[in-house]
Amino acid sequence: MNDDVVAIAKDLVGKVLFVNNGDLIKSGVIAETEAYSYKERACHAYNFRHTNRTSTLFEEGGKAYVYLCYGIHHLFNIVTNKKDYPEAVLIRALEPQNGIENKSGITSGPGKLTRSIGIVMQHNQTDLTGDQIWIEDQGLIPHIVESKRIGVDYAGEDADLLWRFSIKNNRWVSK
DNA sequence: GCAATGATTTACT
DNA sequence: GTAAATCATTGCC
Repeated sequence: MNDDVVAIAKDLVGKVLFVNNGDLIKSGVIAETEAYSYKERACHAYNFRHTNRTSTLFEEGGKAYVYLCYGIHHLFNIVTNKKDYPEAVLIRALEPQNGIENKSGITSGPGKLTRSIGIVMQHNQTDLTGDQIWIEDQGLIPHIVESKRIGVDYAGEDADLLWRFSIKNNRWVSK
């Protein structure tokens, strides 16, 4: 694993995510990601803030970090760095492939996509090399677009970070 | 133990 | 565009 979380976030776009829920295997192409690092203020583990919730982020890279946000929404992250270096890639959008209802809009958002693909808290700390959740490289070469964070029109220090990556002209990317 | 907060979503002006 | 909903987690008393 590379220790550059931004490079990994970019690399993950276009890869295929598989989730095995018992008999049903769901899959989708990763359409939008965002990098999070302990150096970034927005990260839960900012400045090595080690809490019970963020403990997964401090684990070895290659694990799933599922976090319940606002009491309602499950957010799915992939831990990327070494132990004790909390960095992760947030999966923000997914293009449905197999096993997912092909309704429009159900995966266009970090909270909604997890519900669509069936990711729950149970998948927290799941090893991505196991048989529950894993990533496959299907050789797709998407047109990746770098972008700033949403809602930051006024140029700030953090606003200039192009840490969001998405597939160009993909309908599943969140607004 | 209790008040404040948030990697969002949805609805409303 | 802005605001409110909603609840587990966090931080402070």
